[in-house]
Amino acid sequence: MNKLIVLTGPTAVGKTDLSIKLAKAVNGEIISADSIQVYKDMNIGSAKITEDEMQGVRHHLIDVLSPEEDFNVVTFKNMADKAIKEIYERGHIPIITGGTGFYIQAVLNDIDFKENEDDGYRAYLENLVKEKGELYLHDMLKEVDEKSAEAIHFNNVKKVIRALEYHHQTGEKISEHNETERAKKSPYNFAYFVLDCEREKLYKRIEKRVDIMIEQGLVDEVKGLLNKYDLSPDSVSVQGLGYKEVFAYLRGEISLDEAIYIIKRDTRHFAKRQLTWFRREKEVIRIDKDIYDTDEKCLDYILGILKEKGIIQSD
RNA sequence: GGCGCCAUGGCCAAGUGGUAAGGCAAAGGUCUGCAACACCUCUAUCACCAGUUCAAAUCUGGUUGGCGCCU
Repeated sequence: MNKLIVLTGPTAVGKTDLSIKLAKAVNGEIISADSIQVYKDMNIGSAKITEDEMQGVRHHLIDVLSPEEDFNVVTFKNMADKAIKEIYERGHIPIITGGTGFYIQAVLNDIDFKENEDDGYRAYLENLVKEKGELYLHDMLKEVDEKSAEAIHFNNVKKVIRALEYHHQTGEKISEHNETERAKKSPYNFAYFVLDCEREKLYKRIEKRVDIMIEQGLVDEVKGLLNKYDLSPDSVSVQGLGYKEVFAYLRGEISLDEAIYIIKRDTRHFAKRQLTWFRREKEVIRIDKDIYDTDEKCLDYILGILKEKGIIQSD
């Protein structure tokens, strides 16, 4: 069966260094599951790995899009699947690293996202909410897909719209689609590692990292983006943590101190959400960095499990 | 030493007699085409003591702490 390693964890736990060591140890190539690191010229704010740090390990899905381009799970999945295929052809093992749990899930369980041509229905719905309100939209959903309506809170307009859109385009209920997709088993022989450490420590690391980003010139990086690209305010790249706040600062809406405060706070929130996600993901192997307190110890532990699972040869 | 003001959850902050708004932080959760997105849930008996009252965070007295002014 096809082998796959996932190495993830909340932002700033220290995935990058370990991923290189792991890749070297198992002859692997890295696929980044990160919605911001895909973009060129977004380096500091996304804490992107540098060429040097890669140490010759092959990386995929980093620096492949212009910040003007759109990126989402489906494009991620297509690109990742392609990369995985190539990696197998080279006789290597794919290692998925990065903090976007949703993306990881998509390739790990080979989720089918159905075709989706844009016929303007989405835009129509987005307009409709503005006129009639969230409840109206939610009632629409109730009529075509009761289950989804129950599961999705009426305030969660984005998800309500997607569910309606899905029904509009396929004639099926997204709740049913989700159910069948969820029941799928992963086509991979995989090991899913989640790095974690004491919350306090993680938050301190996050705050320190944000300070370093500012020192390294995040503001200039963002200015550079504005000069070089024609960015729409709702493109994925502009939503990146650390970017949207600096944009606001450059527009004069907030002070730099406020921007820094918000980046730190929202990054903490983000880390928390990531942990919630990984917690409920089944079959994850949690690695407590307070116990495995060096990369070497982590690596030993990981290699042990990989052997057990037959993902690498035991010697 | 005297005079005046203030004291509500980790922080900010409403409430001035009828049984503690709200925001932020923290915590927990949802998520199957925007996921570094979007969304949900949730935390106090009002510095302390005594009194008035059917009823006090709200009134009175005292204690403690803080702030300002005066000598």
